[in-house]
Amino acid sequence: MSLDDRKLEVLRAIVEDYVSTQEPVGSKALVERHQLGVSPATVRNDMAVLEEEGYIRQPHTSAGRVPTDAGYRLFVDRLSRVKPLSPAERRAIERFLVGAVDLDDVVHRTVRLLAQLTRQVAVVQYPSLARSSVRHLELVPISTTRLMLVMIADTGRVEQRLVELPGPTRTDDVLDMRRKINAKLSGEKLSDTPPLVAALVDESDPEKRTTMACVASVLLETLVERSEERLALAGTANLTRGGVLDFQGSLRPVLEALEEEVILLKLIGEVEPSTTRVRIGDENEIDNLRAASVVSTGYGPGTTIVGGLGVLGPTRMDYPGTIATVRAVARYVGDLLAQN
Amino acid sequence: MSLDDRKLEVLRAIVEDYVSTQEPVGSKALVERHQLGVSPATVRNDMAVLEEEGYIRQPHTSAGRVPTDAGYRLFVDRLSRVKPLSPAERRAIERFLVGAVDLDDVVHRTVRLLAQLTRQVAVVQYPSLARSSVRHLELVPISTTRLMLVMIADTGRVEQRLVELPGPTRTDDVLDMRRKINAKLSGEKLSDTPPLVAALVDESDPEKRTTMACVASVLLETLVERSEERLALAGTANLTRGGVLDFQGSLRPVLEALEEEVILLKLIGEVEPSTTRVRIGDENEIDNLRAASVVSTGYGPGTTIVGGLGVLGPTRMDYPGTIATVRAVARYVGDLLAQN
DNA sequence: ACTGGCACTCGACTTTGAGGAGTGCCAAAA
DNA sequence: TTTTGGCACTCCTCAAAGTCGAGTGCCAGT
Repeated sequence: MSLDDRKLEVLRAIVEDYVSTQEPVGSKALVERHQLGVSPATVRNDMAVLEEEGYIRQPHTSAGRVPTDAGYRLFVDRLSRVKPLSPAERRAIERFLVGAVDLDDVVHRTVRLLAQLTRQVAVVQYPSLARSSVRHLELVPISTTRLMLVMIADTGRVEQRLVELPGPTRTDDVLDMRRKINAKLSGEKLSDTPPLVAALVDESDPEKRTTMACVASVLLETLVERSEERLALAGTANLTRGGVLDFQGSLRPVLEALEEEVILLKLIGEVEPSTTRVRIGDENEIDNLRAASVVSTGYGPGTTIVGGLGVLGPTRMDYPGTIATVRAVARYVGDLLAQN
Repeated sequence: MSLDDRKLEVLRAIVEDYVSTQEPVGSKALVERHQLGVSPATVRNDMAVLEEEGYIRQPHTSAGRVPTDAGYRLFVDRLSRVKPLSPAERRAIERFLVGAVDLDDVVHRTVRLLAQLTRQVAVVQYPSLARSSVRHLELVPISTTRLMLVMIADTGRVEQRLVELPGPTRTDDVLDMRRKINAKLSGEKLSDTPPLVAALVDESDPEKRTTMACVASVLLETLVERSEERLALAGTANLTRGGVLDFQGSLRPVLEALEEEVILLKLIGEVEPSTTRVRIGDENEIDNLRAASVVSTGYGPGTTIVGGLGVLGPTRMDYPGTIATVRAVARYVGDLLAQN
């Protein structure tokens, strides 16, 4: 309803000012800092409407206005202009990510970079196994009754699991298993493997079947079903910027949430292709994060997505800047992965 | 000098009371809560001496006394009685650690356990490669010019590195290299490998030498020299207990320090055998942690030490309890490792 | 539809004062 | 020589009261 252009402009101004000053913004200050071309009184009327509509609120009578979650939402959806990255930022990204040798290395550098650029808490998910393909599987005999199963995925992830064999097994048999397994599974998407693995067991010689079954069960249970997600976190110290004001005075719940991998995965996993998702305050399903906002997106080589990354900060955050940075970093990381 | 038994007793009482109440403790409260058998006036005199000696101080005139770092030090060194773990705690430890399948699993469970029991920030170092022996080395061909070098250590650690070969290499040659490498290095302490690796290169056939040199250099550089340390962290949310009082009101520097792996390694690595190390406040070399204390110890199967673990909290912490817990957990983890 | 004016609200900050916990010191007792 | 009771003093904490000023809402006038 009654939200004409000027009112939206006022809302934008409030958000921008509040984000940068961290203080409730009043009508007088607004007209001074922005060229609105109207008097404070007019702005006050607009503010009254905006408050009525639930986009801003007053911390107390006779204080300036502060955006509500709904206000930020509107701002993000309709009002924020894309903020291009500064050349310095671009350079920082390149400098930071060039020279990564390892998947681990890439992930760690990325998460630190994100934390540093956005000055917020950054989270990066390792490429999800569920979205990876098998590049190679290796069986390493540790003893006569123990194997190390090493899986190398096309995304660069390497996972290993110990397999306890039912009885002593000869090296030749192990090599044979390895050959068969690779013939069957190499290049397959991990999510497609269950029937193939089952077939593998069925096709085994009877006397070797129990052994193969052991390997198969480890493979399925730990790598496919409980598809081990890993992630990296950085920048928790950034939570303390902005003093006691953000996060309604208590970092506690936020820090607690950040310790739960499951929660973090919920936040930055579950990404639709090429979207940047912004969850503002109450939109977060996790109660501990009701005072926080999360900006997340997917990344991967080309247009595919193999994992998610994002940042978490106070609702009072620089959304345009953060969104731009998250996107840019995700793209760079994707390119990096594509090079392999 | 003039620190007779009663003065020490007074100091102990002050530390204990302050740790539990978080409030400066006065002479009157002291004689009431502890059976000191003397009057408040006497205690006051003792306190004056203790203050003179630098073991306690007054936040302001006409407030009670608070222990100084030196006071805690004296307390830890001479006054604290060993506090046996409660049966509940013992049970918690066992319940928590039983059922760990993996080294990763062990480390993660341990760090969470420590954080939970001590209600502090916990850090656990993975078994150090430098203190491990090679159990097996595997070379997995990824393409004709790329290998994945997988090292399995006796401590359970598994590390993998990508090796770029100088030119296409046949599978047979790879297998041959693998055989030779294992023959030479299996069972050797990682720190003893450099000369052996050098010999390996020297003994290679001339035409295979450059290939072997590639593998050797990756092995040496990334696994031995820059001996990759890993660690796990948990319980950062515990920093927020005790309100703004601990850490002189700002978590910032502490959180920053906790993000630096190097710093954490400094804290919990560097352990002499079977000692529990306690660093109190200013004794920490890292400026950001001048308001914190660290209790750390080494762990490993039997009496050997393969890594460190510990907790970090405010100087005002329950030293006897924390020390007991850290030790107990370290022993349990050691036993667990010994079982493999 | 916008503006200037004005009364009003209410938090932030300062001042004042009472209350009280705790100290330091001293002279007397043990 | 050590301990103790007494006492004056310090200074923090808390509450009450008052001032200041930013910011509002409303209204009448353009």
